[in-house]
Amino acid sequence: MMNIGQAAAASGVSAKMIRHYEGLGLIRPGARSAAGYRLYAERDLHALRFIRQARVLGFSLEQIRTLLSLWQDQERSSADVKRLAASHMAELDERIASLQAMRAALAALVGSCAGDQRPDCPILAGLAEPGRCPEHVPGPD
Amino acid sequence: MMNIGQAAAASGVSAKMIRHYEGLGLIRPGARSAAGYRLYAERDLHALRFIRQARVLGFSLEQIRTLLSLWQDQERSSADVKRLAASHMAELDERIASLQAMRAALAALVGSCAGDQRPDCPILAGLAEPGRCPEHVPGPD
DNA sequence: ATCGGCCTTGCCACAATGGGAAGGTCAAGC
DNA sequence: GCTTGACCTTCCCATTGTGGCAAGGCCGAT
Repeated sequence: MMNIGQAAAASGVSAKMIRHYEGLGLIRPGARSAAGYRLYAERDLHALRFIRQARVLGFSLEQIRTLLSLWQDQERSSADVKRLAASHMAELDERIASLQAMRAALAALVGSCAGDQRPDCPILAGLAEPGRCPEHVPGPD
Repeated sequence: MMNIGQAAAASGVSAKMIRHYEGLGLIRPGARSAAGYRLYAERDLHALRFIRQARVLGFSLEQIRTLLSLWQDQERSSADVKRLAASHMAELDERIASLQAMRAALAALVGSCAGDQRPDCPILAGLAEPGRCPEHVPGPD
């Protein structure tokens, strides 16, 4: 049985977050010492590491709530887990695509900016005139 | 001179956000009608569209504050703008890389999960045992 | 007994946006 | 003129996940 600080160090989850997860009901309230200190056993560390790893993979705490219940459910079907993970992966793909679209648009602007001491700046122009693409300089067509 | 609703429709920024940006000092408090309604002119729409476009490119409101002051500063050097944009682009790259790392780890787990009615699930195993990689099944080496 | 380090609870903060309540205003129709 | 509906105002709350701080209690070592 360890205190919250040791559990935090051993699991990689901050003490603050351990209390928060407990408040959210992700981990059981667990035992307390006579003085009211939270006490953790090896079993609790497993759950904390599970949560931490799921956070590393970008699952939301609500998704982790479901993952934890699946984890503890011996009757689960792996299809349920896979569905959740695949849906999260699809969400990651969306976020990646969205960031890449930003990056591409930004790269076009940055690439067309001289970056010298003069005030003329296609980046500002591109922000002010969202329709126009900077390197698509309108020739005499 | 238009009301906030028209300005919102014309700029693509919600009325809620227009008020918020005003509270943050991104846009000038501007004129009010006798009844206290905010009034917007064409000039304000330019600023709102500028902000919206910068948001589309993922700039934070604090970065946008700087962009707006550069935009309005005739003495700016485009180098300042480019530096800000490039730094934002680097941050986007970091976020993309982080999401892609998540996605890759998740894809490995999802790919190794049967997704049937049986409870055995490498995804849950991978979350519980962060060190182990699922398709790296330990053969008799 | 005292001091440093750990623990407790609780509140505030972030960033950006939406939701909603309670109330004032304006224009149109009757 | 009065009602009705659409719009506006301000103010508060919620989100998500994490950190910080403050006031106070506990524990071990000197």
